[in-house]
Amino acid sequence: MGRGKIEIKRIENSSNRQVTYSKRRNGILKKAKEITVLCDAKVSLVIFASSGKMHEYCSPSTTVVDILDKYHKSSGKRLWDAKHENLSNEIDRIKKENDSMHVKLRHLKGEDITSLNHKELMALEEALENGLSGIREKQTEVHRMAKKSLKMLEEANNELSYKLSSSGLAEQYQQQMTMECARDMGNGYHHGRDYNSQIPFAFRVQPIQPNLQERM
Amino acid sequence: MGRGKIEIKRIENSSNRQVTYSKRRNGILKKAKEITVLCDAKVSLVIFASSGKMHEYCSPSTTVVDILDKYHKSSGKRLWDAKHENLSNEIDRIKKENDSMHVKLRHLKGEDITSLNHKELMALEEALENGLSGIREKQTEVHRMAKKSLKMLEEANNELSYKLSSSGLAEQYQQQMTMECARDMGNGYHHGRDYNSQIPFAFRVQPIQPNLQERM
DNA sequence: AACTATTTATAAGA
DNA sequence: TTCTTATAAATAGTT
Repeated sequence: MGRGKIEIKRIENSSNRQVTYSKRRNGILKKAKEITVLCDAKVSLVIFASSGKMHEYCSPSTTVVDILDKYHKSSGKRLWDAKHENLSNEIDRIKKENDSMHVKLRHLKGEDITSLNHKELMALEEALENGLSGIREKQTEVHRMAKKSLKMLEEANNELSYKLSSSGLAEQYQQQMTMECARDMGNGYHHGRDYNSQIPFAFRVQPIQPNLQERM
Repeated sequence: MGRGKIEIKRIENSSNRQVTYSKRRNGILKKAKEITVLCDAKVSLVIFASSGKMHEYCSPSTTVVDILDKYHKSSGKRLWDAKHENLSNEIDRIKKENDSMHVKLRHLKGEDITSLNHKELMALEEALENGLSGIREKQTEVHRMAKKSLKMLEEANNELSYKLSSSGLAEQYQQQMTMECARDMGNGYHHGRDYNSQIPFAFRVQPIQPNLQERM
C-alpha cells in the first residue's frame, strides 16, 4: 500500500528500514487501539526495533501483567514457569545444601549416628577432637588474656589506692579485696566457670581494653 | 476503510462487533508479521476477544518470555517481581539459615572461633564433648556387634570344618586360622584401626546379617 | 465466507 | 523526521 508494491522481506537499506519501521509501528499501534475500542478487546503489544528501542501498547484498564496472566491461563504455555524455574532450581539447590548441613550438624552433636558406618564415625571423631582441641586452645588464650587484663587492673587499682591514701582519703579496703581476687584467679584455668562470677560484683572494674569483657 | 467510514467507538451490535473483531484481528496479526520481517523487529502481540478467546503472535526465533524479559528491562516496570517475590523471599530465608549453619559447622570444627566469647566457647566445648561421647559409645556398640558377628562366623566355620572333616575331606587350616583371628579380636576396641584389616583377606566371610559390613 | 466500494495505510519522493 | 501523494491494502457494509 504505497507508491509501489513491496515484497514482504527484510528491507536491506537501513534508513528505509528505519522509516518503514516507524510508520508501520505507528500503524499497528493505531490498529491495536482501534480494535480495543471497537470490539472490547484486550490487547498487549510490545514491539522492539532492531535498534533495541521499545514501544508498547496495552488496553486501558488492564496491565501487561493482567493480559499475560490471562495468556498464561489461556495458552497453557508456562510463561512464568520459565522464569520461576531458575528460582525454583536455586531453592532446591540451597535446600539440599541446607539438609546436608543439618545432617552434618546433628552428626557432630552425636545425633542420628545410627546410620553411619565405621569410617564415617572415625572421621567424625577426628573432626570433633580437632574442634575440641582448637576450642580449648582458644579458651586457654582467652584465659591468659583475662589474667593479663586482671593484672593490669590490679596495678591500676594499686596506683589509685596509693594516690587516694597519700591524698589523705585513705581507703584500704578496696585495694585489699582486689588483690585477693587476683590471687584466686592465679590458680590456673577453671574449666566451666565464669571468671567474673569469682569477683564480688561490687569490685568489678571496667577493663582497660574496651570490649574485652564481651570477648570473655 | 470500507464502504463507509466508521467512528472509533464500541460497536454496539454484537455480531457486527464479532465480525469486525475477527477481521481486524487478522489485520493486526498480519501487520505484526510484516513488520517483523520487513524491519527486523521483535513483536509480542496478545489479543483477547471480549468472549475471552485469545490470539497471539510472537516473532520467530523468540518467545513471549524473551520479549517480556526485554520489556521488563526496557520499561523498568516490574512485571514478574510480584510473582517472584515469594520465591525470592524463600531463597533469602533459606540462604540465611544456610549461612548460620555454615558458621556453626565451622565453629564445631574449631574454625573461625576468634570472634566467640567465653560463654559461646563453653557451649561449643560442651556440644563437642557430648558429640564425642555419643560417637564413642556408638563405636563401642559397633565393635560389640562386630565381635558378635565374628563369633557367629567362627561357629559357622567350625561347623563347616567339622562337616568337611567328617566327610573325609579334612581340612584343618581354615578353622585354625579363623580361631586365631577371633582370639586377636577379643582384646577390646582398638581406636582408629580397621577390624577387617586384622583378618587375612582370604578368610573374610560374608556376615550372616546382610549389609552389616556397610555399617562398620 | 465472499464481494467490493471505500477508507486507510504507507512507499517513495521531496 | 515530516509532508505529500500515488497506490496498495484493509475493511465496512452488503450479499
